[in-house]
Amino acid sequence: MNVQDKACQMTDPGVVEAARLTIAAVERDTGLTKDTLRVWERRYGFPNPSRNAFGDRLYPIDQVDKLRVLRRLIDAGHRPGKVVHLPMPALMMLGLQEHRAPPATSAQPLAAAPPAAQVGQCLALIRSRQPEALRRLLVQSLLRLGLERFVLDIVAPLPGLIEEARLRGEIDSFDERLSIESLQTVICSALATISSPGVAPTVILTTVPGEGQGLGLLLAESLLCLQGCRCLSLGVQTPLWDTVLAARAHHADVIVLSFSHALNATQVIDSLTELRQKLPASTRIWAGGDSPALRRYRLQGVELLDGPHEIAAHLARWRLTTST
Amino acid sequence: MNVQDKACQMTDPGVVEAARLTIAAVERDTGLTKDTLRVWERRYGFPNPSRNAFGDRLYPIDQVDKLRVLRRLIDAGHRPGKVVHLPMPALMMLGLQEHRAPPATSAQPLAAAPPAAQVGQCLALIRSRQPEALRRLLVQSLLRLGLERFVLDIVAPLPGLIEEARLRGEIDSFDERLSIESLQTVICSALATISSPGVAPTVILTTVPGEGQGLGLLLAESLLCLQGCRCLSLGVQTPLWDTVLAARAHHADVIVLSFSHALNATQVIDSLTELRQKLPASTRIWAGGDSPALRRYRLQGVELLDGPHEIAAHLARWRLTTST
DNA sequence: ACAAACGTTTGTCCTGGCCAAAGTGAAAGC
DNA sequence: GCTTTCACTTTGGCCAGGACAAACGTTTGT
Repeated sequence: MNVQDKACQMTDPGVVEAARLTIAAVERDTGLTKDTLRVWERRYGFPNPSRNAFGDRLYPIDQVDKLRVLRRLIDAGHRPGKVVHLPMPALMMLGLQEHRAPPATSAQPLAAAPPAAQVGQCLALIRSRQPEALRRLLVQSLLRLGLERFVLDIVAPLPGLIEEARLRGEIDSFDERLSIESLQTVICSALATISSPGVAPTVILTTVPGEGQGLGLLLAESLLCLQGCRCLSLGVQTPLWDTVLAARAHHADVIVLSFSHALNATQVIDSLTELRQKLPASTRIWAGGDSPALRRYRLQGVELLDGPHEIAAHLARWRLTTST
Repeated sequence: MNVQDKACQMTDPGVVEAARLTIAAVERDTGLTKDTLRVWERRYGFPNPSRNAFGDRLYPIDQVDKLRVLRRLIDAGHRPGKVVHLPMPALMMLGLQEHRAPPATSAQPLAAAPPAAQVGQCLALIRSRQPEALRRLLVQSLLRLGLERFVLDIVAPLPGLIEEARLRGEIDSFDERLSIESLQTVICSALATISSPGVAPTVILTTVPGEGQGLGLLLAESLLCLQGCRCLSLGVQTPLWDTVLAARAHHADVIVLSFSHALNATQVIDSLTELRQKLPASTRIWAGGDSPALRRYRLQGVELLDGPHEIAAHLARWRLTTST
């Protein structure tokens, strides 16, 4: 690999079709390791990168796009051999099916209320690229509904809907980032206003290395704080060992972890297993988030938070069982 | 690799010395790629992992600790061949020297005020593990000093001092995470209270993939917002392409990027070069943060923000040159 | 004193092979 | 008929050892 590979991408600043990525860039962008990319090429003939003068692979941008879609499908349970050769439209269709199916299977007894009107308004503002107006609407909703209802009714459903809009091509992926960031800021500011420090249980919130999505943590933190928990957030991507040490030092009762699609199934299971082994049995682990792996494989000693509305119930149960 | 590797780590929950990590875990924990780890072993004889029944490497925990220290020294400009064989104490000494040297070279004309008393108090609270008290002190300082002085005098110097305390072994690495998280929350809540939306310039704030430290961005965002900029934060680890598209869609005048030690020199330079190529020449790039790479290699078309106190000056210069 | 040429160091990529773990489907047992 | 078991297939992570460009440092020449 050399600098020329990158330089040649932008012979003309307007032409982006010619862009080709090195294997390292594809690994970053798709989350598929170099090893996997090479082995797929060997076995399935896809991806089918060209080579530069030194024999290094150069992936066309449209193949990288397909790889991204493939990864999501595989995380959702599809098998590589079955889907690599399907054309993009077929893949997209499969992806959208997945997205609609789950809500039907896991019934949400009480939280299945019709989406608040504000949710639709938020989506409209995201689509029309008005970040300031979105921020205003969020702050206003927060003040009107109170933190708990705001979090459960407005914030919780939004990420899924935003993602779906992106999958349908209605918004770009940076629009998604911008709006998620707005959600985080608003919750974070609300959190800071909860002045009374909680007491029990002591809850540590974090994500494992590789999991960069922190919105779920903020969501959980706000709900737990409202219920009088002592919340300590370590931020995202905490090395497992740090989580263990923090739990020990602060006598944590519960560790809350959040998992998005960012990690593949193996990583989710591995880190949860490792954490469970390293933590004392008296420390509960609550794992939440959208990751399909959480639902597909249930782990002993790890409790599933199937949506933010379940947090209150889990907490009540904990308080019941430990009030000796 | 198989599950047994992990299971055997915890034959006794109290004994942590026996822990051995797989090559994938070491890559995560140290930031050194698998390829680098293997090539160091081949060339220098260090690290020197044992093998499991299948021939997979298993790294003892103390070697992993040394690898972490080595990585920081190499990022700071040392060469692997020169430092791999030094014993830990010598490495630590080198590390602390680095940390003290830079302030002497880059003179800070006006911001070199004696550290505020609150900074010392904050450090004391971190050392004594009182997250709630720390949070209280920060909020109180913010209210007393106002956002600008709070950010420049309290928040800006703290990460460096906290890190130094960790290097000296006074605090643990999760204490560092906890306190950085507190700083972020407090700034974030202050940011949300700046209601008047900025107008110009339009600034996009983000970090490149691999760079997970977001405190610098919040710091910059608060200072820029105070000066009436229109700030759009994409959060951390934005794919380069998304940054480019966002800049285009929102007609960004400036992109602010923050770089910590997380990335190695190559990654810093590569991503900045690539971004510069993909963005129109009229879009400024301001790069800040502690990464040694930023100072060692200056890039054309990328302006160095050498500390938060320089932000105001850069902004003033931009406004001067573009007021046609 | 400074610049150019040369040798050394370093990390990333390559090929091709091996193997455990997870998934799949058919046969056997209740 | 339905579940359990067992052999087979798929999948991806790891390994070895080689190649080579770019970065770095040193020496030579003007």
